[in-house]
Amino acid sequence: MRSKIDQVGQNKASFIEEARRRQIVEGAISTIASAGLPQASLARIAQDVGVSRGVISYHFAGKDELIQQVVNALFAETNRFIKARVDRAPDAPHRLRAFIEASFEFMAANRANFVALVDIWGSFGSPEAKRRFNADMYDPCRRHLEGILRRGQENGDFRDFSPRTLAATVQGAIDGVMLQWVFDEAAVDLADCAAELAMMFDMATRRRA
Amino acid sequence: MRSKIDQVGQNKASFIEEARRRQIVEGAISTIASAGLPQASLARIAQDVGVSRGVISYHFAGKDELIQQVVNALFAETNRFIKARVDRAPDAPHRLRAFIEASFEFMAANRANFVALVDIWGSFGSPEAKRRFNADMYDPCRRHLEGILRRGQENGDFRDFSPRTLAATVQGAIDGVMLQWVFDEAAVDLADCAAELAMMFDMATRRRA
Amino acid sequence: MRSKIDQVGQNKASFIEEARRRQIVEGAISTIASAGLPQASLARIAQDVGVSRGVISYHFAGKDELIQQVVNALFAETNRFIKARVDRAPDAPHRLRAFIEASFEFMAANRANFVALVDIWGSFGSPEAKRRFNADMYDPCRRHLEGILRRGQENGDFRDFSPRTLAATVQGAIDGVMLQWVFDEAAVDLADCAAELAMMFDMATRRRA
Amino acid sequence: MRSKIDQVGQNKASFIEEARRRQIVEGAISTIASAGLPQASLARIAQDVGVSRGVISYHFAGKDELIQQVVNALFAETNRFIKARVDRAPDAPHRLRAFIEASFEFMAANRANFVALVDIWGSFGSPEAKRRFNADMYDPCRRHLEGILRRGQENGDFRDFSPRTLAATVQGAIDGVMLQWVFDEAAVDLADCAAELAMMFDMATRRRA
DNA sequence: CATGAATGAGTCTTCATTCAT
DNA sequence: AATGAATGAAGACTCATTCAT
Repeated sequence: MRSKIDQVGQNKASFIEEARRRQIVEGAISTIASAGLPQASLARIAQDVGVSRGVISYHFAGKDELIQQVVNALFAETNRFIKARVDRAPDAPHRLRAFIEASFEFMAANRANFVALVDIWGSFGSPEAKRRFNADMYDPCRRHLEGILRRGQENGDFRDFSPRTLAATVQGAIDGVMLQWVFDEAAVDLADCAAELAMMFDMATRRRA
Repeated sequence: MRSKIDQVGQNKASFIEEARRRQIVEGAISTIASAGLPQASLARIAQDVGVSRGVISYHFAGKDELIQQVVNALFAETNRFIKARVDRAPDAPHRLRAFIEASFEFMAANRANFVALVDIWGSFGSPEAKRRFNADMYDPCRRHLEGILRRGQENGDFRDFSPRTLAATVQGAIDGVMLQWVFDEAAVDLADCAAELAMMFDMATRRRA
Repeated sequence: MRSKIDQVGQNKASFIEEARRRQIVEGAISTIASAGLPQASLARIAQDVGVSRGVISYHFAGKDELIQQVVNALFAETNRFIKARVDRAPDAPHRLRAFIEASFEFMAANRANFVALVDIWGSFGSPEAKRRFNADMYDPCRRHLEGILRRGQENGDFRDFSPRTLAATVQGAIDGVMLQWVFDEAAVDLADCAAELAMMFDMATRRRA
Repeated sequence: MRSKIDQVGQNKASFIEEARRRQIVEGAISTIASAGLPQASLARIAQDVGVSRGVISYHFAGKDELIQQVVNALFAETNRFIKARVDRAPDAPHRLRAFIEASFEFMAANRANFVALVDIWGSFGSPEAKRRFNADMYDPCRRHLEGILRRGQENGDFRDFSPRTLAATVQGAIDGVMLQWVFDEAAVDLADCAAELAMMFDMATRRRA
């Protein structure tokens, strides 16, 4: 009985804590997306969330940790969506296509996430910080793609190529189109680009008959 | 007589002025690339260039103008290099290939430029500023590509597709790979990616026999 | 019956209350001694004591009152020890010696108390606050010494001097040596200093034969 | 000619810089003395000096450096005064007396310095910082005294004792009396204490006839 | 009694910019 | 043309204190 009370108490505390953190992280994404990272001061984020200035410092060790959590949230959400789509596909070619299509679909539905992401891309001071971001965030994406491509080669669906290089290329093509779309929503047609890229990478990977 | 002296004086002044501006712009690129935009204060740039704090404010209206000049310099230099290569190619397919290969070649030879560029990418506060950057800097690149593609279609070298969408896709693929390479030089093999993309876009654009 | 219960309740409450206050005061001394007063936030003290942040505010009107209680505890404990030693001495010269020796003995056994005290010494903002601290805490010490010295003069054990000045001098010598020892335990030999001061003040107060 | 101009330029620059630093350091001493270290924010110091908030940050790396410079100034000025007096004395006993008397004389003439010093005494967070302060500031004082005492022993003017311990005792007695006087100017008679201590240490060090 | 989330005032610090020399 | 001292706004962060649970 006692353990139950304690548990409830702890869960409640954790729950409130987690809810606040999520709320602040989402508010930060929204503020960054609408005002730009340089203008997204803790004061402004707090104001947008509707809490006092000190709350953020209370829940996060500092601005660095908040941004880190934003990045984590951004990638986690995207990856979860893509993975679900990819896992539903029957074979490697379809999985590759699902990866590309899901990426663009998620973009279209979550513009603020990517606007914020582009701002954060350029905010890492040192080369070392850039490297760490790449290792923590981009490597898993590339490895996911690499796995799809490699298994496709093993099954004989794909021709011979460097899975590593093609993974970087697929991810790069998606990100690069996204970048232009972030700068101006009207500059590129997301659906057309998705279709074009899906077709191109399909052609480029399939074994010649 | 007097006007001549004045002219000489002005020309000399203009020359010195221009030289100083170029020197500062190049120093800014170098500082941004090595320390990151957030750490690249005017004081630090001035220190790296080896001039006093006030010189930058003397030659530029403000930090915004300096960054704008940096962006201009970055794109101008890149575009000049690519254009020279493209113009030497005999037909549309070769011009497209030249565009891609020249892009990667220039990257490899001017890493600091692109590290700085990625930092600046994320520094535009408002959506409006992002849009303007896109219109001023990216649109010309896409239009250049679009022209190559459209003429290729007119000549019958290329199949039917949306030149606009494919231009965005080509540029996107180049930028996206560049981004990963900026984060970590060792993360991607630039030459392999260049070859892969050149081949893919060649296949994707050519008219089916 | 009821009153009895209430009384018991109150006594128990008072007892718990007092225990908590003592616990917090002692925790504060320890935290101040190890981290320094500037770093000894209520949050940190609470953490070191092992209670929640709000408990201190619950039991003390504010940080000022807590520090005041710390000062009280510091002086009370020290004075109790010294007084017990002094009262055991047979005559004025022995009482003076006992005062000095007990002071150093208590120091050696309660280092944290004095490290904390030195930090608090310097934390009184206004001249008025300094004066009040002196009146409340140092005056009693000097008066204790003054009484010893004056009675020694009345008994003919001591030569003629200003008891007030000598009291300040004795207390000063003790505190000044303590200060150096607080800064660096290895900087001074407490026992040697105690012996030296005891001897010196003995010589300086005794009536010339 | 050119070198002269340059030299003048540099000297002037250095001179202005040094003057400002001195001005700020003296302002800081005055503010600390009147308001207490905890209330002596950079904003308040700047206001008292009559300059803008940013000037202090411009001339000092941070508050820590400012306080360090205050400490340096405090000790340098005091030591210079004492040393001049001591050096004029003919032999060791007179030098010891000069040390004590000069200390008290300087105190009386520079109250703010010592009020500030007592506040700073307690502001060193970690034991390590306290140790460093002791090593940098107090050790030279004690070594000065130690030298006087040791040479007095070698000349046969002083009896046998530990110069190190007696140095700590002399310095301690001076500081401890000073402390009480800092808390309340009326609490101790500086001149009387000086005379008493000078006499006592004279008696305590002299060789018995 | 106790908790800890929330507050907002206050502090240090950085920085673009101005201006007298 | 260049300097660098000075400014003041804006930022992140700390902390004593309050209060609903």
